[in-house]
Amino acid sequence: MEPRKRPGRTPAPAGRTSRPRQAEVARLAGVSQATVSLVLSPKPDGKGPVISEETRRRVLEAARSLGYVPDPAARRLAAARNNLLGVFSFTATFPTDVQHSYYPFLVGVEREAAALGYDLVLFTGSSTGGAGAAGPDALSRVRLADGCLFIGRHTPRPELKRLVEDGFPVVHLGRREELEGVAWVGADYVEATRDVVVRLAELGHRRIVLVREDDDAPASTDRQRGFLEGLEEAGLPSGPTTVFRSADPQRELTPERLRAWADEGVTAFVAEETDTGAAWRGLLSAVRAAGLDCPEDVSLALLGSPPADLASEPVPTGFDIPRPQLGAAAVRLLAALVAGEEASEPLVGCVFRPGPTTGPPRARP
Amino acid sequence: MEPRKRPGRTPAPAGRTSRPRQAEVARLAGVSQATVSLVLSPKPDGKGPVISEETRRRVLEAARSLGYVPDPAARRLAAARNNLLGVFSFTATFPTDVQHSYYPFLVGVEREAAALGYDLVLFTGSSTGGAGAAGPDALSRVRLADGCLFIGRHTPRPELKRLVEDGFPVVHLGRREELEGVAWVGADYVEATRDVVVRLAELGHRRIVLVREDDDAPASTDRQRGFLEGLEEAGLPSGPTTVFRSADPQRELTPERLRAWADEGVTAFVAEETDTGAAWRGLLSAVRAAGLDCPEDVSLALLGSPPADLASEPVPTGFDIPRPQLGAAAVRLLAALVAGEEASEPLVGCVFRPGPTTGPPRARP
DNA sequence: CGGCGTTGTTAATGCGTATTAACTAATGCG
DNA sequence: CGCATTAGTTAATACGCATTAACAACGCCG
Repeated sequence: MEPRKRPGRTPAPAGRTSRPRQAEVARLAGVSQATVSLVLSPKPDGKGPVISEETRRRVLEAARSLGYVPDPAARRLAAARNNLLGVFSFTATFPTDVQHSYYPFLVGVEREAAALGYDLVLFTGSSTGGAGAAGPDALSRVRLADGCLFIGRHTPRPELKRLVEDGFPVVHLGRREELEGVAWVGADYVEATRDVVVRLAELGHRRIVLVREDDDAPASTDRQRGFLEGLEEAGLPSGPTTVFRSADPQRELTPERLRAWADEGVTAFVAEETDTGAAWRGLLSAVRAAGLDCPEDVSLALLGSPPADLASEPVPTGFDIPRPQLGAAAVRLLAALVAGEEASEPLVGCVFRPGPTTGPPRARP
Repeated sequence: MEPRKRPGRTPAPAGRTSRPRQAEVARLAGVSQATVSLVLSPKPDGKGPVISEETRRRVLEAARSLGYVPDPAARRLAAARNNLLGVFSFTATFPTDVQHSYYPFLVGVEREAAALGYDLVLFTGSSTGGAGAAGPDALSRVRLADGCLFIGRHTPRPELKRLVEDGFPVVHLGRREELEGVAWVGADYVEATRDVVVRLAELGHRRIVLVREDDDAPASTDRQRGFLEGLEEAGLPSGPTTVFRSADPQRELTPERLRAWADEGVTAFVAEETDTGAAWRGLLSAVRAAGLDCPEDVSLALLGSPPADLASEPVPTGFDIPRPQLGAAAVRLLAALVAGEEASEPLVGCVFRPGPTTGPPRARP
């Protein structure tokens, strides 16, 4: 009787030479597929079956000559790891506008990932159109990797939460404490800002004003907290007027306002760094318009790095956000999670940056 | 007789509630796993089996209530594709120095990859240690993707050849005709340069000199060819002195040389763009040192974009290399190769950039 | 009423790798 | 020399989904 044809998927046409599989390596080496797997992915603790040196050599040689590379999907499906770390950003990772890009983070991310033996998969997140578009599937693609790094301000909470709940290793770059259970790394703005304030106090400044935008992002509130802690540490008073909060500093921060502060004895200003740099720009132009000299009349500090278009100006006193280090720290944390270890310290310190925009206050009569 | 225990992988402990599978959706909906698959991933052309509206509704409802999300690894394994495109560069993909990086290319690469539904795997040739380490295996790792994009000047020929011979889809960013069979996309320097020359001729220039470096990279020879073609098209003579080739233009391009040219009736110069911008720098400084005014005495054009540190200068006449578009074109070509289609037009046009450094020649007595 | 399409659903695969019980060959021991 | 032990390898799974031949339940027509 003719063997009945069984249903199922027809084998691939194999018209083109496809990538070699373990089966082909096995054939070439004269062993079984299982042996190939055992040779190519040895258990780290040497627990599994032992393969003779001779066989191992033959298999490795065969794999090399065929250019064998394991299929990441198959590896993952088989409940192992594939040495891939995902990077997902909700805006384009490589935007046309370099200013607002995550490029500096990626520098560190890539370096650290390579050092730890991972390759990076860039999940093309919210770029225009195509499969990368939004929808519940967009985030689920990251499960192809062993774990995923998320960068960006606007994180879709439910999907991320879902990933975390399923035990998928996730690290967010930037403080994200409101999302229960999401690991994150961030810059220690509190400490860095406090440091700046204390140094200003040490120069002799008694009255310092923080200029910030009207935004409750963690990065902003952290700076304010650090500012207030710094004042306290220096024994300076922190009245309601020490923080100037404005949705549009470039308009509302008038020269008159500035002169009034100066008359009240304010001798130093610190501005937060934001995407737009509005706080810093507003402060700079107001100082100029008021005819004040820096650092003779007032000292200015920037809590971050200046916008790129102000690169020709002298670099102000403040601190640098170690973005590459942040990226590297995030990768280390992610790798630890992937390995099933515990999370480590999430805060990365910023480094104080001396600059010509600060000095001792003018002696007042 | 006791059924003999068969070997094989023990099922996962399933200690934590794992994500629902199609099987669970099927159970809840009272259908088979196959039906779930058919409902959840319908063939776009409606070719496959038809599912009744009633069943479809039940399945969708069950999937929704369970929060079912397909496992990308399994999906990709079954589809025999993983929708990953590799990006390989022989210098670090993310160099700290943004200026000389491949960033502008990546802008286009990322956008186009997203539009086509691919994710990117980033490989770096120069990363220390780890997966990206050098050696013959380094290139082999790229096979993990469906195809790979190569960026960089120094491509290891044998390994690349090997990949191509194995039918692995490969695209090189930048002309690379000497490597048999390697697909590539590049900028059409010939056409763009000819255009610049013709426009200079239309302004009235009769004698034009090309300043280039002593390098036989395709990018250089293409510009020279376009230059000569432009002269011919404009009916201008092309003697041996129309091309000034120098290994160190900043030293060898003296003011005296420049004045000599001017005396001979040369009224316009074009310089090639290189990494260092040496040709352009040399030309600029020589013109200044010679006391010549631009564009009054001489017209200057740059065959590319000026170095970043000259950004404050007026942007010279010339053309822009559409790097993002180049990246996008490379991805499109690669995607076509992956899909088994034929290669398309590899040249991407450059756009003429008007500028203040050219004008009609001074009327000569 | 028997054969024949239609329509809807399922059983039975395959994808490539990891895992492990079981088997074989070689060695040691009494 | 017989049996237990060990080293080395393999067969037979599982992983979750997509695919497709086969099957079932219908009318419909002659």
